[in-house]
Amino acid sequence: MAHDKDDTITGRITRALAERIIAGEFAPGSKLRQDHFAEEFGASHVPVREAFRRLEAQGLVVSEPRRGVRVASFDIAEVREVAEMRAALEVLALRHAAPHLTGAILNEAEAINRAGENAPDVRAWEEANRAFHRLILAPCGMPRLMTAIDDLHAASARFLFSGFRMEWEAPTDQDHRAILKALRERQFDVAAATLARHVKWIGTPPGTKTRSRTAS
Amino acid sequence: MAHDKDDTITGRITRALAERIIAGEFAPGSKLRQDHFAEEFGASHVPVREAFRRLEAQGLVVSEPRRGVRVASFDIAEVREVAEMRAALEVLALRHAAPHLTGAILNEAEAINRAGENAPDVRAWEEANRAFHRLILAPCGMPRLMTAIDDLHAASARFLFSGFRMEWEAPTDQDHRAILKALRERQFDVAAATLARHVKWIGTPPGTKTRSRTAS
DNA sequence: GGATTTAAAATTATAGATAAAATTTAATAT
DNA sequence: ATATTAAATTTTATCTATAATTTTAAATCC
Repeated sequence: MAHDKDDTITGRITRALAERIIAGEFAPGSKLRQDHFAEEFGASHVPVREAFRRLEAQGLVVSEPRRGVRVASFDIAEVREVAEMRAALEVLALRHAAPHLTGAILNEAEAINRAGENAPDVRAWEEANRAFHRLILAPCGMPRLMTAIDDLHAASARFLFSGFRMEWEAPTDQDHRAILKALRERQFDVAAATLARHVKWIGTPPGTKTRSRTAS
Repeated sequence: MAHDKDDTITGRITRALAERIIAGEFAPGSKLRQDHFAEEFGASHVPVREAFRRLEAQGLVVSEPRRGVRVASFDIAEVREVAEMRAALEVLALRHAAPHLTGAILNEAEAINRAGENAPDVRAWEEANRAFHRLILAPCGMPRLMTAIDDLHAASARFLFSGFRMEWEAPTDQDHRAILKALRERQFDVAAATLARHVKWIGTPPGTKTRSRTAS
């Protein structure tokens, strides 16, 4: 029953590095040296290399053959790309999850949403946000889709923590409320449309931040 | 210049194994032993392990810690999942690519489509099919989206070669024609809807194969 | 003084070897 | 004969060491 926590050294290094990259500890484009992390984690370079390959697949680092790996750089175009991919895939997931959403799940989602509104910092808010999305999408029963969405969430979080979008408010939680309301009323099309708009909002420039809430 | 072909041993092993898994050489669920392939490719097991990690990210193998990797098993549910993800992402790509599609590109797509119709076997047809999709989607200028679509194409091809769907006909190339026609007339919504239906068709049971062409 | 070539240092990629874990096989007891 | 336990073998995961490549630095030449 306990899901494999991937207790291997490669797994631990992968998780630790992913978290630090998302948190913005390394500048985009900076080199990641395998020997350095091998020493830091008290391991050899082999598991570090395997961790690099996993991070590469997640899009967190880019690897040039024989030149090592660098932290993936992301410009505004890539942020919007990730947002659009998320919108497309989360809508798909919601369409399949909606029929299986029970009242209990929606209540739990509402509680998570409240926690997000009271979050003291961006970090806590992002965690609540991710939990909210995951909770209402997971019942779709499509594992490959869920991992793809998870990877895109990580990329989004990286942007969120980068300070690119500085004035962090919690207004998107209003979108969450609207989504929950639509789901309770079995208005799946409305819920999907709101979710799409909500997800794409993260890639919009700060100045137009209200547009996405007024436009249909 | 131009040596981003990943000339590393890890890259070669990854491509070779991916091709063989897609071709159905290994039974789904069968174990892949690293020492075996290390010997076969005349390499050590380290690059084999790195290749495994890449294949894992592509969804071609699954890895249980300390138990090795197995060829990913796919049931009909997973095939449909991949088809729906492809539909969602390819529609997104087409929407961004459409404005940049020139007449020359569409002519080339038509030539590829003809080649697909004259393909002697499933293998050649799939290659033409993949080239067709890639050609009209690549101008979207979203690299992350394109690699995601490529991975899903690989999973689809695996199903196609598995003999699950045996009676292979080339009727989907009619869909290709319809897509090209709509693109030439700048009817992007029609093109997107046709593409979505076309991609999802691969996951439908054989008996209902005509449904997707008659339904709107 | 600036640019080009050469040498040195750092880093990646691979190989061979070792330890730990799991699966298989064998043996014993019921 | 079947089930349970224990030994043996196979396989994975990791480490240390070596070879090859790239980057950095210096030195020489124009």
